[in-house]
Amino acid sequence: MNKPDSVHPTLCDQAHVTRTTSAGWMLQRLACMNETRMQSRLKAHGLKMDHFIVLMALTEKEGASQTEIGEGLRLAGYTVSRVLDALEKQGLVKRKQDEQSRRTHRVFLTDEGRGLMPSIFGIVGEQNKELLDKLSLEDQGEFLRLLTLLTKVTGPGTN
Amino acid sequence: MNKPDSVHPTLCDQAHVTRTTSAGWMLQRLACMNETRMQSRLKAHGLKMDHFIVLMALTEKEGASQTEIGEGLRLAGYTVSRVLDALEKQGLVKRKQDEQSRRTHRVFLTDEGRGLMPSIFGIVGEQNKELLDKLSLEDQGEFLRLLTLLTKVTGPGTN
DNA sequence: TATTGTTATACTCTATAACTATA
DNA sequence: TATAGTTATAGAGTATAACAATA
Repeated sequence: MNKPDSVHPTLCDQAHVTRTTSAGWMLQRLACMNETRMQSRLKAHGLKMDHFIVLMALTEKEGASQTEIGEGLRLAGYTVSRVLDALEKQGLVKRKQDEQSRRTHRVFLTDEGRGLMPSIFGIVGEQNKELLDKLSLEDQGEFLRLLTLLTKVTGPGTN
Repeated sequence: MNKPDSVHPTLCDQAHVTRTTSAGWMLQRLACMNETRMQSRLKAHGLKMDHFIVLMALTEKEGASQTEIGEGLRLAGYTVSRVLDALEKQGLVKRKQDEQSRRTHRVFLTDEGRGLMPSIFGIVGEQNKELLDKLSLEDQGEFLRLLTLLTKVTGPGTN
């Protein structure tokens, strides 16, 4: 009422352009769909996202302490505790006392956990294939290259 | 113990390769960092992510019904209800009865809500700038192009 | 009977911090 | 006193479905 009509369309256009050309917006959309899809894949193995990433971390670095796991994955200590409780109950990992210090636990995959990993890798492969499906092979490589650049230099801790 | 040592390194290597070359893994990492950053930007305006995307949707399509908002943003009906409660309490939007049907509400920005949008656009701009900062200008365009391809064809509903 | 929107409820996640046992 | 890990608890977010009012 107290503004000329011409003001409104501009705001609307700005919103449209912002949504349709914003890297962040598209990134979140894509990641959200990707996560939902991955969750349903993991569900078939009785795993949640947190379980999956902890298993991956342990496969890469067996005998990691809980603190190390948390730091690498940016998970809170209490989250690591609970995820390991669940994984231990499923017989996929086991905690052992560190030989040096009796307050740190070193975590290992069980044989069963190790036996599970190949199918987990399979899932990741399917997931990535599906994610990149819409792109030409060349563009797929390009997307990977850019993602690598964008995620590499990130934190102060090189990692 | 009951497996030869040579088996283990292979699994470990596979995990490492999987993590460092997986588009999905990097995508989730990047999106998570991006979301955290955006949340803290929005916090300065007393907004949460849901509030922000609903405001964007309304700016683009004032007078949308709650169902339409929910469909466009993939938010559950009860979420839309509650977000609108909050935004209405902040004086940023208002619900009006539809003229045709007395059970659908049409939602509009208030003048105050409209006044807020320019700074919201500003935030989005900063956010995207920061997100793409590590890439050359050319690569930034390339990343946008690929994201557009990846998010466009998605669902059965064209949208 | 189906739709729009609201509300109650339960469940999961996350965050804070208190706590135990070490060092 | 600081660290590793656990646990209790509160708060936020999400999901289910019951509900009121329309159509």
